[in-house]
Amino acid sequence: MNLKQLSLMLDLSQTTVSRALNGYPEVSEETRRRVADAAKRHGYRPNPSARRLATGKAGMIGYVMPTGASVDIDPHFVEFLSGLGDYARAHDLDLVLSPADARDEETTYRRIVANKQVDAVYVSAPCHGDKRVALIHQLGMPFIVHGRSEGLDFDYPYLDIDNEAAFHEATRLLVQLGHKRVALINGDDTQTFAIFRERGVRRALAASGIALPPVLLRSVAMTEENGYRAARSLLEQSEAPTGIVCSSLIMALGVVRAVRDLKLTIPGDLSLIAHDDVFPWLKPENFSVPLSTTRSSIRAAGQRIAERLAARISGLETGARGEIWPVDLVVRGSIAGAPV
Amino acid sequence: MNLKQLSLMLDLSQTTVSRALNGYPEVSEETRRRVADAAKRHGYRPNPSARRLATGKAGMIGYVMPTGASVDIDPHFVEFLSGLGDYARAHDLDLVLSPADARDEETTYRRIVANKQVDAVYVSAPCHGDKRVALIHQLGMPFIVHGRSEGLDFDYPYLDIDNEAAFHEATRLLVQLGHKRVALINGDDTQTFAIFRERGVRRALAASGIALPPVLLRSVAMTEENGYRAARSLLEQSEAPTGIVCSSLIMALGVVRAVRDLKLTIPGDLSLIAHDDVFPWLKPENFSVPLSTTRSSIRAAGQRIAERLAARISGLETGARGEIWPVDLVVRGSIAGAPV
DNA sequence: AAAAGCAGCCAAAGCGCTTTGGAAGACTTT
DNA sequence: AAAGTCTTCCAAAGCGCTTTGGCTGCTTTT
Repeated sequence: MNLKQLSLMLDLSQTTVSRALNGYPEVSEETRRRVADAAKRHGYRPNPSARRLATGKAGMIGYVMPTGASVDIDPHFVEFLSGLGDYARAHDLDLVLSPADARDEETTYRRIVANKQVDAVYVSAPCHGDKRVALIHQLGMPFIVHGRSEGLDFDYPYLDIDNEAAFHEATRLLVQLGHKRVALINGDDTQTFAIFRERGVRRALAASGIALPPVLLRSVAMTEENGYRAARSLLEQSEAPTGIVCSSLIMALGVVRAVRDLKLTIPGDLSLIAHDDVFPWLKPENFSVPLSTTRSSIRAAGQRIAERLAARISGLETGARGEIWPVDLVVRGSIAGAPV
Repeated sequence: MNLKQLSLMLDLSQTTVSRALNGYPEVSEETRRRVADAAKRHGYRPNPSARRLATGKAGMIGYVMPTGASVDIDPHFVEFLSGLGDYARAHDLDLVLSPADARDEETTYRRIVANKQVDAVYVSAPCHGDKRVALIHQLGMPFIVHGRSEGLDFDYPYLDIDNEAAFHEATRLLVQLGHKRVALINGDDTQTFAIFRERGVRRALAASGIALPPVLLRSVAMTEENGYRAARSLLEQSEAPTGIVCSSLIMALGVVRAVRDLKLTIPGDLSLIAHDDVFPWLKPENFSVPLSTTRSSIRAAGQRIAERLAARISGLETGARGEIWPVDLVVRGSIAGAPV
């Protein structure tokens, strides 16, 4: 069933039927109703390819997915997708993942813009002065950044959590508990979130005149193994930390294993706080010693980003609004006063 | 730059340019070269919307993504995506995720088929007599199932790993080590993979005249917490198992925690083997006691499925070929002879 | 030398929708 | 009663591509 058939059947022009269906004013209410009825009865659905060709609107939101043999997609991504999908479903938006060579995402961004394959894109895991953000801003396609990029000479819309405040709070709590040597096991420090987290830790320590020396800082890809290695090397040095703030639950698994291997205990010898993006399959309260966390649902972020992207597509949202979500600090058994 | 401009510039008709670019025979070699040169020089890329409208081919592969507040996307999905993306990138295929209400995926399947939004779809995590497989087969769109569905009255193309053989081997090894009470902590048993795994375990046990009583079988969503609960309840019963075969690494984390809570040891009191889909961020060799696994890269499966989907789209692959991959059994420290 | 075949090109007709630029009729205004 | 103003509809022109059905001029066959 296409427009032509439907209009023939109603004895109206395609113009009128199209307008009736798309809510244009120059159609009488009665006609509109007739058309709507017939469309529903016959299950008419406008062909998206045709509509896209005519309007340039795709009804899809895009994501350029870096790929490559040595590129690992962040496991958080699937939770984010769940949230995005939740919202997108309700608004008939599809999501198109355009795989790109991780070393050259620009070509792909240019392609999807030139081809108008999507109406908006979302950009994740930005780094300092992120090239992608600059590019897509310049190309003039609606977008939202999940996270933030610093060092760009323009404003842009984003959704981020308050990483700095979260890690500031976590660290401050450790300091208040008497910890003098607090280490940070961070994610890849080319990414902005890691920079903010480090900043939060430093600021909290500095407030009590404590420094964060390089020997107490690790910045690594967030795997269990790296968490283990980082913790082990931290704890084996002479001035071992008594508190660790850790950027992910998965790394925290490694930290716990290292602690156990070294015959230490949590929280007796080491207090541990990690950031939790809220996975359904790994929960901090279920760690052998329940893990204190800074918590923020990445799934909720996905929903919100979908919502804002939809708003930008329909012109309801414009400008460069940045949205920063507070992060919960959830205290559980993994922290205690510093050992004497 | 569109076809018209390009053809004007070359002083050729759109027909000829189009044909030259698409490798049709009725164009002289010289002309073809001229056209190809000009196209490359001016960075001409055919508009996909227009092409789609004209041909009905979308250049995309689809996935209907179940969503809903209580629906969790499998964390394996992102690894699978990595693999799919790897291949898709090299072949200019995009992937479109169509979010669907988990309780009504049919509508979405019908929509993407009716609209020709994608050239092929892939279906994951099939259950017995899977409705989606039946539907999409009937709708006549190319597809490949990742996994298998039993109880359908037609053949279809799929890629699966040999779950039954894998769990058969794992169990057989335990039996050979003298274990008489072997438990299975399985995934959701509405899914075919879980059925096959159970079958493998039963068959291996039966070969030595051992049964798998209901008290030694758990079938749960694959989270750390469920792994813990299952293991704990198994180990606390009077006739506790001395060996456990477990359907995922994440559940195995929970099993290990339960063992520790109960002051038992691996492999002294309990031998443990789990299935490993190969995550970059959690490796069985890094478990406190290195974990024996049945291993199969889900990422490789993603690549292969993309490859086969591409082949089906271009008509290179037809028919209902099922492909079953063998699974490696990797022995590490987590198994030993049964305690006496 | 006429007929046939072929290589190489083109004009034009779609694909199914949106949107522009009227036009007809009814209703007001002067 | 003539002129203007809405309201409601329509024909036709795109959007950028593919594909059908020729047409031309040249080579080969009979």
